Amino acid sequence: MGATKTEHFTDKQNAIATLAKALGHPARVAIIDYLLKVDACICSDIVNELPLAQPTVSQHLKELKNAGLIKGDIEGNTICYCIDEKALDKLRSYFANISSKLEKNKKDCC
Amino acid sequence: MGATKTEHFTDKQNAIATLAKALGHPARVAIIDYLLKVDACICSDIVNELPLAQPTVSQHLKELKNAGLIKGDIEGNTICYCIDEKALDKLRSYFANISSKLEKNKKDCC
DNA sequence: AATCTTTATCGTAATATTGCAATATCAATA
DNA sequence: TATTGATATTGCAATATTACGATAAAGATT
Repeated sequence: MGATKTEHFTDKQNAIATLAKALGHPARVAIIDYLLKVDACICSDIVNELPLAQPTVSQHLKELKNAGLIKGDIEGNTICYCIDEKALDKLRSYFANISSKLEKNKKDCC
Repeated sequence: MGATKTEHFTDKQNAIATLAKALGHPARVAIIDYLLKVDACICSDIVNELPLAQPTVSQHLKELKNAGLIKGDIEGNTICYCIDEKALDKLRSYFANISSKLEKNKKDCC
């Protein structure tokens, strides 16, 4: 075994898991942080920002893109990567919803 | 290689990545969903809720606990697991912050 | 056209994750 | 104390992830 049994879970659960998994590596969190910090989408120097080799960064970018967290277009000999707001809004609303539910149903145990 | 180079990233990036990674599996998202749905912390039947064998569920619970997303106490011969609000609030505020930043700095490209 | 610059892909080694059968643990109860 | 009922741990096989050197691809520059 070793493969995740995605077919047994709901689409929403799989969707959240996919997004969360993509952010389950500090390099990819750092990439999102960086894309947020620089106000533009010109991200040609993202490799210099990270303590990882260029192929590794490229691979992390690919995973973020596959998960739908960033989108990118080729623009000359540089790639223009941006955060995909829709994906981040999914995460935002998912966690906001959980927090508000927790706020409502205050539990005594634990 | 193969091990994540956590030492090169900030504490916050590592912290978010750890939490996100813990939710990077649909079974663990399903566990959180279930803990939220049942209003109490009595979670003895969580195994029956998931399409996975008992040892596998136990392992997923352990990972959620290690990441700090849930907390649990032994209570007789059942375990009482609860969502840890603090961890979920970290995620909530992290994504809320990103979304509000994205809202402010509307970008044209991509 | 040759070179430079930047990103992507391939190949591979090291490590981590996923899943479960078997077994252990441990408190409650018969 | 033997059994039951619930969760945890161990051990292992299958698969996935992480990282990077080497190399490719492709537009820009000289």
